[in-house]
Amino acid sequence: MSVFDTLKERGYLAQVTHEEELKKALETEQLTFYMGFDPTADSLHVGHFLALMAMSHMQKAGHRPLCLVGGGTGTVGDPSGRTDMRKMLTDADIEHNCNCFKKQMARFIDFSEGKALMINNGDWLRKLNYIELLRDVGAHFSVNRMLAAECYKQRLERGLTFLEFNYMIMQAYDFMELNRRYGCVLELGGDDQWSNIIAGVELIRRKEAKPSYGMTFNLLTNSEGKKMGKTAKGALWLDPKKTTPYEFYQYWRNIADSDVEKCLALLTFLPMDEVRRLGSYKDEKINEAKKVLAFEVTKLVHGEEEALKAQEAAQALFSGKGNMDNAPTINITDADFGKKLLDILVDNKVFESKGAGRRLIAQNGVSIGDDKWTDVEKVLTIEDLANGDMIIRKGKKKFYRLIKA
RNA sequence: GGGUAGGUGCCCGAGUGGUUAAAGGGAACGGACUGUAAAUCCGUCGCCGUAGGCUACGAUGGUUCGAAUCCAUCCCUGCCCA
Repeated sequence: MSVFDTLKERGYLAQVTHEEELKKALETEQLTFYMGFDPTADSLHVGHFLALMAMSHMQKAGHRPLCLVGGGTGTVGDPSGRTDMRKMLTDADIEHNCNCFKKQMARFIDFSEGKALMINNGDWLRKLNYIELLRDVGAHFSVNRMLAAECYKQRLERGLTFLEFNYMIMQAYDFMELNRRYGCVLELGGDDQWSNIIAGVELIRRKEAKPSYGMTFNLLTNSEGKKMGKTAKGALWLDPKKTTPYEFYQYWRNIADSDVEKCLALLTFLPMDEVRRLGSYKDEKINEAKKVLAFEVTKLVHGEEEALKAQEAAQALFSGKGNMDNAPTINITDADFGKKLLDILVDNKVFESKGAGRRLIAQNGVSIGDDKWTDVEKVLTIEDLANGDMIIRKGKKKFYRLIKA
């Protein structure tokens, strides 16, 4: 089976240029392809992970990935699908973020022996000369056509700056540059990148008189069409400091029944037979599939050891028995004894504020061990930790284990 | 630069001198029901707190017993004109 079919079967593909040609090329040649990542944060998130999975499938099929970090485009900001202008990042931020991205990508893409390359478009974009660029590239872009592009639609209603309007040109230029330097003939991206990708394909055709291709992936959405990978704290990050492996595991453990099969196909390497088998589970049994999903995804992102720990912690917490060592922990120092438990938990961000904590307690939303917490004024004493730890349960699914540091 | 419409809580959005911590909706959170699911129902949803207080409606000043609401200046955004 060709990668193209694999990607299609697993549900990655949204749109493709020249489908038949590309499919044939992917079957008969080793292509160099690229995908761009704009350094808007200091960690990749699940949306990127989805894309990296697709790239990994491609690499496994013998094609060469180029990971382009947007040291240049990041300064401009992609307006696609945005209702407001991105925050301007400083050069230092961008460099820092690019470095963070690089480290994380190495988990999913094999960069050894030149099997994949990491490239920064700042290397050429920052050197561009305005007049030259205008004459050389600008002449090939029709403003009328750009304005009609889907990616600008929303922004035309709410305001679009010239800076952001140029993003498409930068991205098209990147593709052309990669085509010249590395023989890159295929650009991948989220489906929101479609307009930008075809702009590049077209630019290469005009300037280089060569064919090139574009392929976009479906954004990771749930069965209701909403973006997945959002948590109360924002995105579901791949950086364990921003989203712990346990939280990460729990996110997938808790997804809707109707999304299990899709996620297994997109976010794990399990064979499709297995994916379909797990996805067909009904009612309570589908929890088995969710466990597999959570474990597999966590393993890919954080490694097997962390995945096992997360799994163990979840099992211990939800069943009330087993090894609690890996549960989310709050360290208690001697100075904490004698303080109000509520205050300690607020300090540790278990509650957003004392008021929020009080409300939760009043609503019977918090337990200490197996008992509902009723006394808001409770003071933490040494006896509370006499058995080694104290489990605080917030709502149904959030657990915190207090232990003496 | 000129004209004009705006800037309200996580988001959308009502409010145009006191009864407004600010309608309504969404999101989120808790409870019931369950399967660590969905749907549904109930509740909560600025901060501190017993009462009560404090901080908030782009920013800064001002008018007033009292301002999100009135005035001035400034900043930002949309639209039209140049």
